[in-house]
Parts: sequence; C-alpha cells; structure tokens
Amino acid sequence: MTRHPELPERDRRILGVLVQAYIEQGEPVSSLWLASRGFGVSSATLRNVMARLEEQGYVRQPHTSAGRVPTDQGYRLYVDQLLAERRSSARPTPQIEARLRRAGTVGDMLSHVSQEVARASHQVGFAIAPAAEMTTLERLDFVPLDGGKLLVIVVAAGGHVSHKVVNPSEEYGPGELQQAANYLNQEFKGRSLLAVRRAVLERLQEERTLYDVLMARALRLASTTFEDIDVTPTVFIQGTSLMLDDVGGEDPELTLSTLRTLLKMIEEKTRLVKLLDDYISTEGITIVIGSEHHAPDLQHFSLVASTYSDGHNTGAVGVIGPTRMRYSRAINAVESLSKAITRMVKTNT
Amino acid sequence: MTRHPELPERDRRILGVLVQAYIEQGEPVSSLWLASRGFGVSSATLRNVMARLEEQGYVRQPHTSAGRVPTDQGYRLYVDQLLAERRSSARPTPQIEARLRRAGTVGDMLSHVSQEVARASHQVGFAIAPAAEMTTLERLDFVPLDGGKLLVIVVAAGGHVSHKVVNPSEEYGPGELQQAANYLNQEFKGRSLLAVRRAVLERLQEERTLYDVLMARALRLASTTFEDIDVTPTVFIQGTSLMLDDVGGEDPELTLSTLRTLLKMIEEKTRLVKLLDDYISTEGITIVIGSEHHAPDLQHFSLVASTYSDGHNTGAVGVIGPTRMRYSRAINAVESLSKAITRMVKTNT
DNA sequence: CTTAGCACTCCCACGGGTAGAGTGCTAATA
DNA sequence: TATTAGCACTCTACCCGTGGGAGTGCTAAG
Repeated sequence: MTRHPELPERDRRILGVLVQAYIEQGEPVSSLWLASRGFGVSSATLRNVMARLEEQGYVRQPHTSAGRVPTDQGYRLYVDQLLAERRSSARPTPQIEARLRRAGTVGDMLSHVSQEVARASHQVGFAIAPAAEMTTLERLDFVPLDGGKLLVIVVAAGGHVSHKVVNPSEEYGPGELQQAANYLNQEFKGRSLLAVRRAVLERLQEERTLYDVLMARALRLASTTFEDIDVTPTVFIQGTSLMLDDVGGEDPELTLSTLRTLLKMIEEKTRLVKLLDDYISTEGITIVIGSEHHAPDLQHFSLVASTYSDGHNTGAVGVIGPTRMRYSRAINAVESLSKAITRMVKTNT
Repeated sequence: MTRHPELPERDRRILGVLVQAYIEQGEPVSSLWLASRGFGVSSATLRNVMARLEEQGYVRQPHTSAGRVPTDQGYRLYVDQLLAERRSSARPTPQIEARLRRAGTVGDMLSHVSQEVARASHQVGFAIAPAAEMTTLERLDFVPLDGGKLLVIVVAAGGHVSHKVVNPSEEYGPGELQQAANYLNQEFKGRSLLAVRRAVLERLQEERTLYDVLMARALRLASTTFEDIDVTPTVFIQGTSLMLDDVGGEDPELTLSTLRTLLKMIEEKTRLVKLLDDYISTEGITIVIGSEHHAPDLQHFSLVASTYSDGHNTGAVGVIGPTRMRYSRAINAVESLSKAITRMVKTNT
C-alpha cells in the first residue's frame, strides 16, 4: 500500500499538512504559513524541505515566487497515508440507511445512493447496478400488445426488473404465451441470464426439440428475448451542479472545457462504466488521481469508488471531482454508502 | 397570436433582423451594421427607429455608446413572428425516426428523443413520459421475493412497465398470489390507474367484501400496491454539456451561478415537471422567454416545448437554453421530434 | 420623414509603476 | 551536518491614467 518508502518521516508529515492545507484553502502554500503550524522549525528549513519535495515530484510552484501546490504524485502519497491511517474508522450509517430502506426498487435505492454520496462528499456521485446479465432469472412473463408485439418482463433475483418490447416473427395466442412462460420459467429459473441465453440457443439446435412444436415456439420466443439482454448496467448520477461550485474558484486548472468533457462523459454513462470496469477489479476503495487516468480528458479529475456485492454480482458506488478534492470526506462517503448498500441488498435478497 | 399590433411594419422587420443578428453574433447590433443590411435607409434613420424601439421596451443598450440588444419582450415579438410565418413548414423526420424505432421500450425511445432534440437544437433537451396514473391498466403481476416481500409489476397500456417492492402485512402463498392477480386483472383491466385505486378502496369498504376472504385479501394487497402509484412521470434529459458552450461566451448575463441553478433543476427533475405542468396546458408549441418565467432563477433561460399525445395521455418534449438561443432551430427540433413521438406511440399502441 | 455631420460618451486595451508575497542563496550558528 | 537569519531577487496582481475607437444623440438641412 505505502509506496514512497524513501521519503523521510518528517518530510512526509510536512507534505501531508501542505496537501491538506491546499485542499482546504485552494491557494499555494508558503513556507511561512507552514512554519506557523508548529513543526518546531523555521520557514527557511521548510523551504529546504519543499525544494527537496519539488525535486522528487511531490509538489510544484505555479510560478517562481509562489508557494507550493501538490502534484498528482503528492496527492497520491497523501491519500495512501490517509487510507493507511483510517483502518476501521469505517463509520456506520445512521439515518441515511433508513432513507434508503424506503426505496421501493433497487433502482430507486441506487438513485438515492448516488444522491447521498454526492451530498456527503460534495462531489458528483454515482451508483452502478450490477450487470444484468450476471443475475439469475427469477421469472419471465409475456404480455401481448397490439400489432402482434410482445412485452417481455424479466424479473431477476433481488427484485431487478427489466422489460422490452419484441416483435416476434410468429403469432402467439394468449394461452400459448402463458404456457410458454410457464415452460421457460420452470426450465430456466435460477440460472444466470447469460446461462439462460446459451441454454436456449443450444436447445434450439437439438433434434428432439423438433418434435415438440410448442416447445420449439417457446424457445424461439425466448431466443429473441435474450438475444440482446442488456449488457450495459444502469447508472445513476447526481450532484453535477456541485461541479460548478469549484470552477469559478481558485483552481486555475479547472477550466470550463475540462468540465465540459466531464459532463459529456456523465451523459454517455457507458463511458463511466467502462472506466470503472478497468479500474475496479479489486475489492475495497479504489482511488485514481488526475494523470493516473488513462484517458487524457480526465487528467484534472479524481475518482473515488468502491465496489459492493450482493453475493453473486458486484456493482459500484463512487464520486468524481477535481484532483483538489476533500479526499477524506469523499472516502468516508463512498465507504459508508457502499457498506450501506451491501447491507441493503443482503437483507433484501 | 400576434400581440404588438401597434408596431409599424418596418420597425418590426428591423427588430427582427436585429434580434436575428444578435442571436447569431452575440454582440450588440449597431445602427451602422443594420444599415449595411439593405433596408434602403441610412444609419441615422435606423438610430431613430432603434431609439423608438428602446422606448417601447423591445431593445436596450448595455451602455451609452453601444449597439442594441434585444430585451425579453423583443425576443417575444421575434418568436411570435417566427411562429406566425412558419405554419406548415413542419419538417418531417427522415432517418431520426428510424433510430427511434429501434428502441425497445418507451423509456428507451424517450431517452433517444431527448438526445436527438438536444443535438438538433444544440441545447439541453428533455422528454417527459405521460403520467403513469392516467394510463390504463393492462396487467398486474405479483412475484414473491425473500423475506415475505412482494415484487409488483404493473403493465399499463402502450407497454409502460413500472414495478415496486411492497411489504404486505399479511402472508400470501404463491397460489394465492396468482389467484389474486387473476382476480384483479379481470376486474380492473382497462381502467386508468387512478380509477383502479379509487375502485379498490371503495370496494374494500363495501360490506359484501367481508364474505369473500380471498377477495378481501386480494384487495388489500392491491391497495398497498396502488397507494402511491408513482405520480411523478419519468423525465429524460440530455445535452447538459452543451450548456457550457455558451457560458464562457459573449453573453455576460449567463453567469456560472445561473447555470448552476439550471443544472440543479435538471437534477431534481420534479421541478421541471411542475414547471411544464404550469405552462403546457395548450396544444402545440409553447415558448417561455426569460422573465416570462415565474421562477426568478429561470430569468435568463428560455423554454421551447411541445406536448405529444398517444390518444389518452400527454407527455412533453422540449429544450431549455439561454434567452439568446437559436429559436428557429429549437422550434424546428422540438416540433419535428414531437411529431415523431406522436407517430411512434400511435403505431406502437 | 430622412439624412449628413458632429460632438459627446463610454468601453477597453495598453502600459508603466508599485506593493507585496515568497522564494533561493549565502553565511553564520549549534 | 542540519538549522536559521538575512537579504536580494523575481514574479504577480493591482491600480491608474490615457488614448483610440465605436456608437450614439442631436441638430439642421434636404
């Protein structure tokens, strides 16, 4: 966890204070200011330390006669330190959980989660539902619509519901639809949607299927249903208006155009999902800072996220904000919400 | 439609050109510039006209020695003129409609619609689904979950699906759930959700209900289901990143903080819905410009919206942007998309 | 009613000059 | 060897005055 073993203890502490101060005040931190923070050394000494830190890439100067500002590497050390110290300070979640419990559906709950994590962290917050393809089938239903179309309702474990309209090539009577649903439910309940899809296709190939016309028709219906079962998980995002609070402010890095790219990414949520798929393989909190991102348009933003699991599938909660973000607050928010979700889905399932 | 009858024809034409120019260029329009636009009069005359227009409140000067800028009242006359001229220039929608047709569910389609209207108008676009309470019940389903909870799936006419988890006070066996669903479907299919809710409550009061225990239990279940059937329609919004394009620009009215309030409203979509409920009683295109809004935080924004209908219920499509918006483009976008939806839901139902 | 001419007003971009903050360096000190 | 006081240096941000220029309103003539 703790990289940077070469850095002397005192330098590290000073860097910590510096980063913290910059995060809070948004202005380059001067040696004089640091001296007033009770290190027991003079500003001159701190200047020496800062020069060293700069050489090593932890801080930089906006211009010659200005204080120091953390680099992404500096932030990195800071959050590593933060994470190392925290250990078990994992706050529970008092009344927020009650609010979540009131949500009717998983979707509702996650929508609230994204809102809460945004509020708590003062950043853009998001919550991602587990990928539908991995959840297990609970029940399948067909509802006939006008014009030969069918509404298919798929209920997955845990109360996830998805639906779509299909336009089958054959005609089905109402009774037959009922039968088909019964047959498919009986046959495939409890399997993952992905597995169902595979099984349906396999069985359609088998010879003996040919003898049972009804079954064959049911299977064909199922295959149209599952052919593109949504691979993109649902994403909830809240707090975008909070972004603008930072922009006018002190941070000159945070221009309108960078913000725009972030907003854009938020709109096409699929990108966010891909992003997280890349990073979040590990359990627990994941933090990606500024230039640590692969994508160049995220250079000025940091991500704090955590996975959650309902036993079978994993989703994610997190926040996105400027690199100069209150990491401790963000980490707390993300962790507590992620724990809250885990508890919710466990009791819910 | 055309208010402002007192304004002479020529003045009106000049105002039109002025507004158009300001919308496109974003800079105060000078008498000299107008003179170059072939009115056959000199700049001095135009100065006289502009002075008159200013007296009447159609334009104003940012400062003494600057050109004129339209006021909200000026924009109003401009769009009224625009709408009056348009008449039947209603463009159809060529390949966009094809894209919409690919959408699986109504929700998907509206999501695309909001995207398309945003793209076409270069503004924030939105699409609102008809209020669920007014659609008619097609089918009701209960799916038992763990822990005594129930997943209720409500299918409304046109393929709208909503679902929620309820925690009934009584226990229900799987067979009974099936029975209850059958009973309720048979009894209430085809009525509006609001009517169903009323009918359920009424019937619960009736004496004879007491004799049929199963029926009573079914009705109690239904009443928990419908007690808070979602009154807030679904809203889809896209194009928020486009907002930021304008902000850095020429328009000094458009500050970050006003933008923030707009973003906030977009996030709590309910406000948008209320707003539209207020304005959109009428059929056809509705336009609200700047200070015509009741809410003070919308003073700098304009709304261009249109309702659509599937025969029973009405939803809305529209865009929101700065008062200095390309109204003609916005109107075209909104109208064509609204027509497209209408056609879609008609063929879909 | 239109128009040429003209004086007037106000914005804005430019430049210089200065105060102040903060640094790096050097030399002295523990 | 690490710390510190002192000092010169650098850069920014701000203030202020100033001139050019754009655009107007007004007046008087057509």
